[in-house]
Amino acid sequence: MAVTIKDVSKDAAVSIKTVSRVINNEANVAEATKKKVLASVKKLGFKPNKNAQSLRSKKSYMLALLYDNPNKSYLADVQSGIFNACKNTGYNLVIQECDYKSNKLKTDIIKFVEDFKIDGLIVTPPLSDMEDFLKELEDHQIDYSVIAPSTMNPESLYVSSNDYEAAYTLTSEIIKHGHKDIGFIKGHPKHSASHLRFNGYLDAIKNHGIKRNDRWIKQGNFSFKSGFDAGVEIFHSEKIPTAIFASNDSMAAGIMKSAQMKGMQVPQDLSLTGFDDSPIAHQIWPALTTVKQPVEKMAAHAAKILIAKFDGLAEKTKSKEFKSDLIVRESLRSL
Amino acid sequence: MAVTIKDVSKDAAVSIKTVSRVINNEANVAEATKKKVLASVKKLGFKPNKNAQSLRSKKSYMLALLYDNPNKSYLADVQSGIFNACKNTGYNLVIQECDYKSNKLKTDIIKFVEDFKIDGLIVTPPLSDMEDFLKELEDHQIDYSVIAPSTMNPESLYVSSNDYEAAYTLTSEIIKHGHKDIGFIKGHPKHSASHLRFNGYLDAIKNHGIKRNDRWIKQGNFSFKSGFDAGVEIFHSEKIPTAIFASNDSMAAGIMKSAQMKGMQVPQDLSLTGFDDSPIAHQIWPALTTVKQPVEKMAAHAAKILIAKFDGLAEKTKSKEFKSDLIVRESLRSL
DNA sequence: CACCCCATTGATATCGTTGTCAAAGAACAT
DNA sequence: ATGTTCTTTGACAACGATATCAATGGGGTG
Repeated sequence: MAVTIKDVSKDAAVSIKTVSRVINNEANVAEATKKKVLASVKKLGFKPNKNAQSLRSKKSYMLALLYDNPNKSYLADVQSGIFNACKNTGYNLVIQECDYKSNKLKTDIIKFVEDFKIDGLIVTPPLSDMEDFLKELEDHQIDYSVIAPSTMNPESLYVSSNDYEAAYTLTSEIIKHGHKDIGFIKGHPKHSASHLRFNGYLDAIKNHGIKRNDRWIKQGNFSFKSGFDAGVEIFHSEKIPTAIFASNDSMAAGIMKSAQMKGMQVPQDLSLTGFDDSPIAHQIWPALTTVKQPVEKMAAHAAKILIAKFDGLAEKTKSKEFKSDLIVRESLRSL
Repeated sequence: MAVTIKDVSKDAAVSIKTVSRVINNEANVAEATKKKVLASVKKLGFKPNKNAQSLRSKKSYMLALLYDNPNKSYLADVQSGIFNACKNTGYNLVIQECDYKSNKLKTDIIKFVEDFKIDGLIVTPPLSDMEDFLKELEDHQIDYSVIAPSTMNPESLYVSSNDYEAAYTLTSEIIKHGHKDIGFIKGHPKHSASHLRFNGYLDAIKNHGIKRNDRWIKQGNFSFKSGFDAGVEIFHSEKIPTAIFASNDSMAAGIMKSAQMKGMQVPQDLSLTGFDDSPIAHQIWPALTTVKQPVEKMAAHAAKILIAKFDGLAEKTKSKEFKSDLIVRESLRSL
C-alpha cells in the first residue's frame, strides 16, 4: 500500500485539503503549516497519485508529440529536446505518429486527445503547416505549440527558425566562393521550410546580380531518392552548374551519389551544400557544407511554453525565433 | 460534460456495474443485455474515462520505451513499431531517455514507473544487456519485455534476432567473393550484439580455414567516428585487408570515409560490409552490403507480448526470435 | 416438489486526489 | 467594543470508473 494524502494529513495533524494545498503550492498556507506538512511528506515518502490527480483535475500530465516526418534524425532530436524539457516537471511525453495525408487525421487526433485527456500537443512540420488542422485544434480548445520554420499567428504558441535568412546567408557564401551557376533542389512542397529556403536562395542570387536558371531548379521532397533523381536530371543537361544548393542534407547526399556515379568528384567538379546538419552531412566524403538549426533547443522550448501556460506562467516563457549556424565543410570549394 | 457510465446505465436501464462488465468484455453477461448496453454506448458516444479507470484499476494504460541509443534511425524504427502495435489497444507509448552509465539509472526508472504507474517497459540495447538492471525491475515486480539480440532467460519476455547466424552468413558471403584477408570492427562492448556478431565472424573464418589476424581486428563503439579511426589505423599497416566487416553501418561509413581520404576506392581497393541496413547504408556511394533486421516488426512484437500479458492472453503471443536478411550491394566485390 | 447451483444483475463502497464552501481566527478600521 | 475584511483551515462532496458481495431467478437433480 502506498502512502496517500490521508496518511500525510494524519501525520502532520492537518486536513487533507491542507496537504493538497501544500503539494500544489497554493497560496494562503501559513509558513509553519507548510513546513510541518513538507516534513511529513518527506518522512513518509509521499508521492501524489497521478491518476487520482488526473481524474479530479481533468489533466493528464501528458504532452503528445505529433509527427509525420520521414527524417529520423530530426525526430530523435525533437523528441530528445522535449523529453529533457519535461524532466522534473511531472509531465510525460507520449508520441503520436500521424499521416498528414489521411482524411481521418483531424478526427483521429481529436479522439486521441479527448480519450487520453492529453494536456497539450507539440506539432511538427508538415502538420504545423496545415492551417485547417491547427484551426480544428483551436475549435476544440486543444492547447498546442508548433515547431515551425515560418513565423506564425502571433496569438499561438510556437518556436520558429530563420530559414529564409539562413538560406540567404548560405547562398551568399556559395557566391562568395566564386560560383555563379548555382542549382537548387526544392524541398517537400507541404513544408513551409521549403518555400522559405527557396526564397532565401532566390533573393540572394538576385541581389548578387545572378539570373535564375530554371533548368537547374528541381522539385524534391526532402528524400534521398528525390535528390538522387534531381541530380541525374541535372547532370544530363549539356551545361551543368558549378554548385548545387539542396534544401536538406539527404537530398544533397542523393545528388552526391548521382554525381559520383557519373564519375564526377565533389567538390572538384561540383560544389554541394545541404541543410539541417543531419548525421549524414558529415558521414559522407566529402562532408557537406550545411546549416545547423538548434532543433533540440527549439523542441525543448516548444515544450516549455506549453508547460508554462499550464502552470499559469505564460508571461515568463514565450514564443521565440531561433537562429541557425552556417557550417562550412569540404563539399564547397572556391572556384 | 462528457458522457459517463452512469448515463449509459440509465439509458440502457441496467446498473453501472453491468455497463462496466460489457465494456470490459467480462464473462457472464446475457447476450441480450450486452446488445442493449452496446446500443446505448454507441447512441450516446460513450468513452470510458481513462483516468477513472486507471485510478480504480491501478493501471495507467501506458507503456514506456526505455532507450539509450545514439542510433537515431534504430530508435525511430523501434518507436514506430511499438506505436503501431499500441494503436487501437488503448495503450499509449511514453518515451524515456536513459543514461546507461548513470548510477541513478535504477532508482530513476523505478521512480518513474511507480510515479506514473507505467504498466510495462520495453527495454532496448544496451539497457537490455544489463542483467543487474533487469534484475532490479523484477525485484520491483515491474513488467518488461526486452528487444535483445541474444536469447534471454526463457522466463522473461523478449524478442531477439539471430545476430550470430547473420554475421556468420555475411562473413561466409565475403569469403565466397574470394576474400581471405578480412578485417573486423567490433561494436560497443556493452551491447551483446557486438559479441554475437564478432563470434559469428570468428567462427565463419575459422570454418573456412582462415586464420585470425588481430591487427585487422579493431574495437569500435558503433559510432561513425570509431569506424573512421579504426580505418585510419588499419590503413596505416603495411598490409591491409581486402575486405572489412564493420559491426554496423555507421562504422562502415566511417571506414569508407577514411579509405576515400587515403585515395582508396571502394570496392576496387577494399570491400566493405556493414550491419543494420540503416539509411546511411544506401545513401553513400557505393552502397553498403549489409544485414537487415526487421527492427520495426521486432519492436511491435515486443509491445504485443507485453499487452497480451496484461490482457491475460500470454499464451497467444510469446517471445520470439526474428531472422535477418542479407542485403548485397556494391560495396562488396569479387576478387 | 423441494432443493441446490450457477449465471446474471445491481447497490454500494472504493480508488486518492481536488473543488466547494463555510467556519474560525487574526488584523484592522470605526 | 464592534463590525468588517482577509487569511487560514477543514468537512465533505465529487471526479468516473471498478470491486465486492449479496440478491435474484431459471434450470437441473433426486
